[in-house]
Amino acid sequence: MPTSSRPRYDRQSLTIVALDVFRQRGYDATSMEQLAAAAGISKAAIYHHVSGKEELLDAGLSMALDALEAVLGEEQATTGAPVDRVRHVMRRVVELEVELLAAVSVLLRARGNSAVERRALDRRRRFDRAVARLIAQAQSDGSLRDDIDPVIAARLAIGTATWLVEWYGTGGKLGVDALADAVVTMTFDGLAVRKR
Amino acid sequence: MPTSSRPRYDRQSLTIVALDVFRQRGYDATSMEQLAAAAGISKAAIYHHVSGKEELLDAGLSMALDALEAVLGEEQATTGAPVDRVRHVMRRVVELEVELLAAVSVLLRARGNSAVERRALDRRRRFDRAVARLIAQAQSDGSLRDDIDPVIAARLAIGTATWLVEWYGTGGKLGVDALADAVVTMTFDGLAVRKR
DNA sequence: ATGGAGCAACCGAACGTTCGGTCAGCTTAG
DNA sequence: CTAAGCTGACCGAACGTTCGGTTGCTCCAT
Repeated sequence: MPTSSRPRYDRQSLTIVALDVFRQRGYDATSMEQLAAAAGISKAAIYHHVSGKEELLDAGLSMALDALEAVLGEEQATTGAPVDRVRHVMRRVVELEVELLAAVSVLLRARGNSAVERRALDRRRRFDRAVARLIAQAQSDGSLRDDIDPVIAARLAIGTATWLVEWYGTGGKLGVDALADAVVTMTFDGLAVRKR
Repeated sequence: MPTSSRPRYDRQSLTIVALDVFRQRGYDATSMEQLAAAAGISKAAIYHHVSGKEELLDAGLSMALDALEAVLGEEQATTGAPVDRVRHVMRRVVELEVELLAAVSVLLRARGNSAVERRALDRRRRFDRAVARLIAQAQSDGSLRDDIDPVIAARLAIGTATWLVEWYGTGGKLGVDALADAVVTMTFDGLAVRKR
């Protein structure tokens, strides 16, 4: 069966392929040859769409960060009781992480070796701090415990959610709703059974 | 001031330097030249102690995994009520992660690109499964909630603890005991304040 | 309908640089 | 003195990128 046409990409579709390969191999361990093989085009063709490897990383990291930051602007994250806002943000983070698994996975492994990575790390820290402020508000109104520093609580909570990109999909059939439930339940109510 | 002597390394001390650089830059993004610069010796001198870059990675990953696995064999992890054993393991994991920060950080970023990394990932999965078995026991005797699958609970709990290597030490003066307390408290009791 | 022009996307070959590693010889600690 | 530890110069392979050229598709004039 002859191949009568060549695969066609644009910047966005190439970024999606790149993210999958970066997720599997790590950004630094992925060569442009490997990326080209995954896309089914030559290495040189990639440079028609992007100026270089880093532009693919930048595009992918932006996808993840744009989505996470947008959560903070949602109505349920900006109005209502602080504790409900924290819950909403946590659920949405889990949902987004499942939806943008590769992009978030690459994001959580950003190191700071380049300006692109450092910008992403800055945005991540700003996101963490915004969550910490929400948690601090919920602590102030007495709905969340205040014996854990809000910055630490935010980091632990976000870490719990974020780490799932490392194992989600590796077995079992847990849906995103059930997963978000588990994360929120453990984060807010803990694993221990209530003593009565 | 003349340098009248050259730094001297052995395999272990070189591994420690390597882990620090691997942690900062990522293993794949760390060149042997950068490693040599960090150690203050020439690149060629490294090969007197190790056969290659991967041997340094293997040594570092083994440090982390040996320590984690040893926790599972401790008396407080093998005897007593299952829920107490889970608590003990969580505390010890946090303590070890602080103590072996660079090694654990490199471990959690292992991808599977080489036999060394795949072995480490296998050992990580076995560790996770052992914790899941402990959690399942505590669920069976009613001390931990059983509406979250034990494998998922284990992954979430370990994820909470493990993620700390990404931010521990980046500000604040939280001691390891207080940190372990925060992790255990959130994992078992959650962030929400009890309703009465 | 057809063929030519134009274009975005693609190609193989080549580039300069960097990579992990090697080697003969030098240095230093015991 | 001796051997462990180290060095600068070097290696072939691979890296990300560039270059001049090709391809397949769409559009438009005839």
